[in-house]
Amino acid sequence: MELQQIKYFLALAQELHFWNTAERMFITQSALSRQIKALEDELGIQLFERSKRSVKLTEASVFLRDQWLPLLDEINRIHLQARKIHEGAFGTVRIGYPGSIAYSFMPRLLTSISRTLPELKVELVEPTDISFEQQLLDYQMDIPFRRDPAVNPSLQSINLYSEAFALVVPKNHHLNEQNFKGLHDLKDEKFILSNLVQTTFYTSVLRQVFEDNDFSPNVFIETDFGGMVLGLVSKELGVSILPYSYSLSALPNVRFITLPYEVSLYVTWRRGDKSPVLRNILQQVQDTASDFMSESNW
Amino acid sequence: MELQQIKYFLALAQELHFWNTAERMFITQSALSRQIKALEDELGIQLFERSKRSVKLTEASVFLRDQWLPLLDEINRIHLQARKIHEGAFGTVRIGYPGSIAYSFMPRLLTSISRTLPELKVELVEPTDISFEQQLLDYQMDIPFRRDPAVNPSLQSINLYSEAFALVVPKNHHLNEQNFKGLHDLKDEKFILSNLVQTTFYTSVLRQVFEDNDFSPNVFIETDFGGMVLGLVSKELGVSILPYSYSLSALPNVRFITLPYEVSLYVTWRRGDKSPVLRNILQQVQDTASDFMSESNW
DNA sequence: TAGAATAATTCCCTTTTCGCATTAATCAAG
DNA sequence: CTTGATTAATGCGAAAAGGGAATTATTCTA
Repeated sequence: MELQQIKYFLALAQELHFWNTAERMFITQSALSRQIKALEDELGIQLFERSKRSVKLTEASVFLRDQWLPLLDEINRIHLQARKIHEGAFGTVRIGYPGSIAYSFMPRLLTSISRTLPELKVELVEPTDISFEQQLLDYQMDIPFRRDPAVNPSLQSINLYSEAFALVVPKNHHLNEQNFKGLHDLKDEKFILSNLVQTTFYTSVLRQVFEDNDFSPNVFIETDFGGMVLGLVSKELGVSILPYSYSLSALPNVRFITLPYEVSLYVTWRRGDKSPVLRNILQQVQDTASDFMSESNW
Repeated sequence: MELQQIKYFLALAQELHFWNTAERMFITQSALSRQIKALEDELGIQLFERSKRSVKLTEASVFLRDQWLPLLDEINRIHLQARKIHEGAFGTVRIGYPGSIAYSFMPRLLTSISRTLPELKVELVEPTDISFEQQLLDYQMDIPFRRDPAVNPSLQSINLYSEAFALVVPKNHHLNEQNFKGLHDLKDEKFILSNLVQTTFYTSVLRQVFEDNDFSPNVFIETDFGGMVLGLVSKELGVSILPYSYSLSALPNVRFITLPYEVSLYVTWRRGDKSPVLRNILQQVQDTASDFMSESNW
């Protein structure tokens, strides 16, 4: 029993006429006649009551028609779905990311993914105390974004972009790109920062900034939410240090002053992972990253 | 895409080894290799990651395996079911019957059917005012049992058996097979009968009995339920006339006296009805009827 | 009664599939 | 590093299946 025979059967069950059906199936009447007979023999079921003048369905063939027709649709549906998986347009990808890109790079990436691969399900994995490398190797995560590359040799990373940190002050602040000499001028300013005791690479750079300038910042408000930081700075409640990319948020009342510190963003995946979804997502990531860099003129 | 290819794929997806799979499918490794390749080409999907040392499933092929496997089972199930329909072992048959056989022939027939064709659904069609021939032609009924054969030429009937009517009296009644001369002796007896004004052939014979004997029976109790009639006669509440086959019910306190009147039982069907269920049921009907006749010694 | 319609059958050719042998690539062991 | 074992792909000829044209046989219609 082959699918082609079933297709012939269904066509004949609809037309109830060997010649017309044969024509429709692009074969001759004799070929059709023999295929149907072969199917009947194999199934051990009479499918049609033929006379020289008419072709009728039997009870069994009415049943088979009603059962097989949706089955062929199903096979088709499965094929299409499998193609989508093959093309990486369907499936699930779990993305891990640091808080510092939650309002800059990530929204861009997610927009790009949802436009290009609308049937792809994206799960955003919140940071846990399990190392991201372990999560990746355990298939609990597929592509983490990190501030440093993976060490494990069975993982592979690329640097997406680097960007400077910037001092963020209100527009009416006495410091600007021209008169800015160093952070030590800000010893007595109120700072709005994320929690510096976090163990992320991002905060370790921040801590380094203050160590290099020999003072501990007077942290007035503590928040990881970059958008919130900007809002508070624009309301003149303090100053902050953020990746320069936040300047794209275009809040009117803040000024960004570039600092001589940089952070990079790396994307990591399992080396040799052939997943079509991964292939597509990495493409999207790199496209988005290069757009992101070219739009900013750092 | 043919079912055989899918079967090859599923076997390979399980074994993940071309040689072993080829052996299991009774073909050579080369044939298998090319069939898989042909399937991949047609689907436009890579199904296996091959190296010279290993064969691995891809994401798409894992999906196809999981989808196709139950589908093949389904195809098998459909085939088996269709065979049952072809063999007349599965389906529905609507049987119409007169009240007079409800407690003699019908139980036997239904027992026989449920034993021989357990998956067959039997619907018992109650008599309505629509003519049985019409119901039959309208496919509201498949095989009616009647006391007379069909007239319509597109229907076909056969006589299953004929049986005598019998006078039914309590054991202590003064009449018996020897001293019984005629019904006119029963002018003043109380009768337990079905409603004589019904238009069935069965009751028309009953009416004829009394016409021939020039009296109207004194109907004390009226019921169509033969078992009830027998019970009442055995309790000496009256006498009755029933088909002789009721004597098989073996109620101890009743005596059957054969009368010179007969009724036949006919079964009718649509001429040229090729339904496998009908074929089987008619076989059962005739077997049951001949058993029924040989067990009684009328 | 002749002719039209139509499914089955026959004969023959083309295409597909298969098996055998070989090739090429990879891995393991010495 | 070399050799041998393993194993999927490939080339080629043979076998099988599928398909086409013509014919046959039957049934219905005019």
